[in-house]
Amino acid sequence: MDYYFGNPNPPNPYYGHQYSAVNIAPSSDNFMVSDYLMLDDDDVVNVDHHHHQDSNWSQSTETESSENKAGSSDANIHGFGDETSPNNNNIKRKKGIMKSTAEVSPRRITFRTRSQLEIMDDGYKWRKYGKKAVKNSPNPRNYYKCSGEGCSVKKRVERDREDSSYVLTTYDGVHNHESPCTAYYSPMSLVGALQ
DNA sequence: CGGGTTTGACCAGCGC
DNA sequence: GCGCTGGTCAAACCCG
Repeated sequence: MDYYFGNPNPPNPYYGHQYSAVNIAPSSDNFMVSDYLMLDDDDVVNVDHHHHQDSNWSQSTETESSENKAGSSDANIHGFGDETSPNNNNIKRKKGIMKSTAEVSPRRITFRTRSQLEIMDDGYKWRKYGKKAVKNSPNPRNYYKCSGEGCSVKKRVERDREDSSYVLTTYDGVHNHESPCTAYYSPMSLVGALQ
């Protein structure tokens, strides 16, 4: 991992701008930049509006999402009926399950990434809180929460049941803070560094 | 000692 | 109602 400048994994599009380094990162045998984007909400539009600087990301998003329609039916995420939003004040907290009474528009995006590594640094700090065996899949699913203060973004990481060389990473929610990497890789910080 | 990980238990939803 | 499954909790554990 240390031969990468920045992150080798597909970026969280909500913060895609700091990941421009990804697109110039050398490819390697153990990683191939995002192959699929799978989603079950209309998040692509929101994503693009969220950040204007991730043109590189937007391009790949379009091709991948169209490809996704043909290939993701089985690999698609399921069991994500419950939804949460970090900004939703009407969340009912039940034991183990977050419920919302309001119509929310959570940001949920799944990447299908070819990688030998399951743990991929996307610039955020994640704390693992669970691991479950998934039915019809030999590979367990890992659950992570963002360690950011007050940030309830979650992600799920599991290997593609059909092709274990792919990793499915599902981001769930929107970060309420910047990536710790932003300070190093954002254009503004570069400007500052050059002065 | 603080923060992250592991892992068994618990809970809700769903189908039968 | 019951069993299965997915998602989360939290105590115990690990590690720097």
